[in-house]
Amino acid sequence: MEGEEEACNTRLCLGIGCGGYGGSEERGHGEGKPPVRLLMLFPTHLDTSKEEEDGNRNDHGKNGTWKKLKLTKEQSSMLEDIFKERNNLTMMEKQALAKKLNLSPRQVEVWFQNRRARTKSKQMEFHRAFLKKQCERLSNENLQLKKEMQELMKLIELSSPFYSHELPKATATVLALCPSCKKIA
DNA sequence: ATGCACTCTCCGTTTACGTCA
DNA sequence: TTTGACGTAAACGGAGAGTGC
Repeated sequence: MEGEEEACNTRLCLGIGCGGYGGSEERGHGEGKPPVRLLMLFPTHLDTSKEEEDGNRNDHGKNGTWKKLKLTKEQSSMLEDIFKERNNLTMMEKQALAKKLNLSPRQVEVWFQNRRARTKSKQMEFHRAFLKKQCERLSNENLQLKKEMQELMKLIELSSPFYSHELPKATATVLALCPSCKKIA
């Protein structure tokens, strides 16, 4: 890892020479007590020796910027397959999956986080489109009903010349009131 | 009961990278 | 061939809920 002596501001970074916070086992419950739960918040670029071997781990490059990891097709498809079944994993499952995929548990965790966000945003998009369609449909229906009502009013006026002009007008006003906002549509 | 330390998830943002005009 | 805009996805950092001591 280049720039080992440079301070690393990555949250909870355990990397060699990094000036990060250190994991919970370091800062944890003191007196050698184990943490309440096993450490989950691994930094994404934890395993620095291995990443040089396989070139598949994230790393901080020169001047402190991190290099973006591109997951392989195999990694992505396996993550996708598992996500299809369950969109949330337990700590142990994450660790096992991370080991299997040669990633850090933190990377698996982040991937699931982002994947859930993508799913949610697609759902919202779908929902918006659905509501938009509904709105258009209701607007058209409303327009159509207004037309029908006007035609009916004409028919009433034509068919019964003795019919009061005041009543139908009042009825029309009531019918044109929006049921939710109580305003005349 | 209360406060503190910690874990975990979510969310918005940042950043690296690929694509395309 | 270069370059700038843009989209995508990995990663970050903070907030808040939950838990144990």
